[in-house]
Amino acid sequence: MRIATWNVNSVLARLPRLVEWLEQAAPDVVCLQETKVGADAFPGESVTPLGYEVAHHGEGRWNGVAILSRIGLREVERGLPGEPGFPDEATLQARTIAATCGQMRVRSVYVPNGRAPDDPHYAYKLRWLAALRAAVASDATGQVPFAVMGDFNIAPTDADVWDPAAFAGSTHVTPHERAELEALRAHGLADVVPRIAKGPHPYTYWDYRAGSFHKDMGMRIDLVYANAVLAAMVKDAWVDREARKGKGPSDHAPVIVDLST
DNA sequence: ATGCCTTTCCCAGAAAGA
Repeated sequence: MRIATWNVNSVLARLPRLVEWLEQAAPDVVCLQETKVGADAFPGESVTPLGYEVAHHGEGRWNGVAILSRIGLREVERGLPGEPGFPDEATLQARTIAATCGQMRVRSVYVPNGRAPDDPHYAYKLRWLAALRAAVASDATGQVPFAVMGDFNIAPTDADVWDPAAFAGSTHVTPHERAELEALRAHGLADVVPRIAKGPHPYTYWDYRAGSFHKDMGMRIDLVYANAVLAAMVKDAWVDREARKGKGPSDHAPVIVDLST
């Protein structure tokens, strides 16, 4: 069994690369983020020939999350109970979707960026993470294999950014954000850290500019958080850096996890 | 990097991303 997560930075712009990657990596379940298409505009006809069913939660220009599965897809849940909105409480953004695929429960998340620690978007990010934590609490301690995975927009430790000094005073590394991740782990979720393929750290994101990927100026912000049952099934985990190379890549690389059974 | 790319809106340049 192979599961994966990938922030594609527009499913339409990435469609040829996505199809090629699905054919080569052949994951059974994939969580996607930043589809950037409306609720009914996911190009499902491009992935159904590969055997995937699609559940999408989209809003149009920004955000958008999806789950692709070729082992069944049911009990789809969009959003979070008590989910905060932005810029006002009534404006909910498409940032999470959950589904049962085969014997496991999976949740795809695109955590708000935060923009800057003094920006209202940062407070929204923290409130959104609190709502996520409440939503996954029972799955985290349950006996059904469960993983919440996606773009968390938080680097768990200083080792997860290429230069901690460059992020002083920025989002993604603040104690409050990291405390939210720690709280998720305290609920019974384990950080499935990918093995290192190149350089000292398993980064998953590199800025498009300034040759960041070539210089391995990256961050590990795409995470797989697994409950105990699923964590015990993990055989291997790695970052598919090949998907970040070549023409027209996303700025994120997929994280792939192989499970026993 | 106070945005040096990229994508979306849609045809010009703003907004957003991390």
